[in-house]
Amino acid sequence: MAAQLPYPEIAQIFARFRAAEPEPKGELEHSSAFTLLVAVALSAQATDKGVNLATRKLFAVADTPERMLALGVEGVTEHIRTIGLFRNKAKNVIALSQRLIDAFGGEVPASRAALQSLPGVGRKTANVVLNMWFRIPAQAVDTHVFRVANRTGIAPGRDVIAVERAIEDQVPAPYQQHAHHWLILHGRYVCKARKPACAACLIREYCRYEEKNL
DNA sequence: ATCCCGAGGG
DNA sequence: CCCTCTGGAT
Repeated sequence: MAAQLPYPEIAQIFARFRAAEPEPKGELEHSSAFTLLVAVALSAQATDKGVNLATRKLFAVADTPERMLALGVEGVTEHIRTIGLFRNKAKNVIALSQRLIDAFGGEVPASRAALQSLPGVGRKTANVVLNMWFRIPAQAVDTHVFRVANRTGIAPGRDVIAVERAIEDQVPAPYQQHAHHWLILHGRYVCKARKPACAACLIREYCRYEEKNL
């Protein structure tokens, strides 16, 4: 592999993120590895606000694989109908619960391969669970991270795998654990898809996006 | 019309 | 690689 070009100000960028938010958290509500896994699996093409509304009702009656199975696909569907892609997701939540019981003793596994063997769990969801629950500095690249990494030039890449590797290669070790949430929160509230709030951006002086797009 | 903490199938 | 699933927000 050729040496990566270092982003010159990357340490300063993350120092600013950390100063503004020392312990960045995700915004998906959960109380266990299982409820986190389900919440993340439900979050595809949905706002986390909408996911939280649905999971509050769902987890009130089913916060374990066993209780989820007792609800059945129909029961899960009733609770998550307001989330996008709800039919597939309801099926996945039940199948995932069944497989957790059959193959993993009802526990959420701590490896990416095992997580990705669960129905409805892809690389991004697996990385989020590894990062948030197991404290492994895995880099989940969702729509926000992908956009921010490319726009700012922090970790450019044509696809999510390339961006994931770029973050691992470019972001200094002390910032790896929280890089995911810093980037995602920055993308959600400042470096937005439609109208990026460049005037309010903490790292504006390190970013060339605004001048290139005006 | 476009986007939201994507994944699976063809 | 492409397509489909899907409701709600902007």
